[in-house]
Amino acid sequence: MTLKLKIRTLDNFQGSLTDRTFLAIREAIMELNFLPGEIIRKHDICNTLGVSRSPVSEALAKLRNEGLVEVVPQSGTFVSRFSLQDIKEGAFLREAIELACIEILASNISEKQLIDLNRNLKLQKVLAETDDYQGFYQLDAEMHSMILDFTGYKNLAKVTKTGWVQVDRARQLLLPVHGRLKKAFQEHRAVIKALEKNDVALARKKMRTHLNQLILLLTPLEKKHPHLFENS
Amino acid sequence: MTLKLKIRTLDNFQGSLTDRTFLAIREAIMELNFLPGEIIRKHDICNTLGVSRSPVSEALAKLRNEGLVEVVPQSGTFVSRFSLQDIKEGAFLREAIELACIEILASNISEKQLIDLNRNLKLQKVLAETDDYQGFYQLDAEMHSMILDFTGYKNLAKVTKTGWVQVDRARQLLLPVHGRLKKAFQEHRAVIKALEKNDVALARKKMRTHLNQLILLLTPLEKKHPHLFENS
DNA sequence: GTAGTTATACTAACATGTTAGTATTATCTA
DNA sequence: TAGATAATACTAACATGTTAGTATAACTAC
Repeated sequence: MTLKLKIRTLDNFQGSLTDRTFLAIREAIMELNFLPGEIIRKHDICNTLGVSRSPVSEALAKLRNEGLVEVVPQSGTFVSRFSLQDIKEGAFLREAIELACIEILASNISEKQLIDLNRNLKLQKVLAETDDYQGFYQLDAEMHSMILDFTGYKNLAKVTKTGWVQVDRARQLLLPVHGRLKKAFQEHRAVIKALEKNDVALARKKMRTHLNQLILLLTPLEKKHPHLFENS
Repeated sequence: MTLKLKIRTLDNFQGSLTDRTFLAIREAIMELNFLPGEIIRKHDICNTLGVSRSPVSEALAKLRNEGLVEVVPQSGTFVSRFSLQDIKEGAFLREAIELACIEILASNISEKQLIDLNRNLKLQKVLAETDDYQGFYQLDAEMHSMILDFTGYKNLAKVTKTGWVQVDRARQLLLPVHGRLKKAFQEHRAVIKALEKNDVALARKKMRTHLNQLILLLTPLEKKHPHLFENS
């Protein structure tokens, strides 16, 4: 596949050249248009996007920070392979943070916040029933981000995103499993219901169960796509 | 104060020019040689360190990621002011992660790991009794990092560091309070003892108490040094 | 003296040239 | 043929030149 088909042009994004280059490459990596292990040729990116090496370099440096690429000094930049360990670690990190948030929220949550969460839940139900994966995951992300934002802490989203990025990328490999969305919806609902009852322990338990499900789905991927994972 | 006195030369660090420049500037910021709000002049840094603008720019980009500097496009790069909110958020993040680690460790911790922790504790006791702040904080950092590492998760240290950096920087403003080290030592010991007893709930409680102490000490700083904080 | 305007000096962002290190291939040797 | 060695083609890292945007200070009009 030619590079132009893998990566969208900069006019689809906004911000500085560096920012837009970053987003364009990031999107291509997240959608697996750049496969794990593949080399990223700065020169080609420059030509395709029509920018110089500076913004591309800075974009790659940012992606390196997120763990999406690995740069070998004086040699090359490569798309990171999946690592089940990293994925589990990302999930652990998110669990740790979300559980702590839930602990705060369970005793503090406002009426309006509960209404927002329940509105999101209602939409989830519809999309789950029509097996709309794209839409459902969007709502899923929104819901998780609500839980973080409701605490008033502003940088939590950035932190969890960093770890979660590996999970999100790996999730692209998952085939739609019939009925999974409905179960995910029910798991989400259980968390919210526990929040409504101000039951910290239950909310924690339900959130933990929910995140565990994803790991269970992701684990077999290593055997199915060994070349996309580390040490294989 | 002239710039040369604020920042150490690159031969004190190792890695690429970018890495060393990053470490040198970072150190100067953390030790408050660059004050919050102060502008960072790339040109001066280049002259002082004897490097070109490339490594300096990349270093500042990294520092921006850590929240230690703020870059205003086409205008300038400034050392971030303290924000009590950010500091509390960093503490929250660390608490969330360390509590989750402790939860794992309380049921899993090995004999060797307990020995390592207790050895650290023993040294803490000595340094606390001689009021050696520098040394004590070193051990404190080591102990917290042990707790993260013992889980086997490799990137947790990086994540907590990001949030904790603001706390560490603000801690430079704290005057030594007689008896504080001894108390900190006792708090640490309580956590480890709870771990030895595999008592998750108690370990969580003790860790929480410990981290809260620091916030209590840091909170009055905003009134004492208003010009170093945001919105003032 | 003050409000508004212009000119200047500064900055980050970006482009491009150069250097040095790495991997691969071709060549030579036993 | 197999292994060591040299040449080549790549890369990231670094240096430096250029552009465009921002703030400050000087200047003008009132």
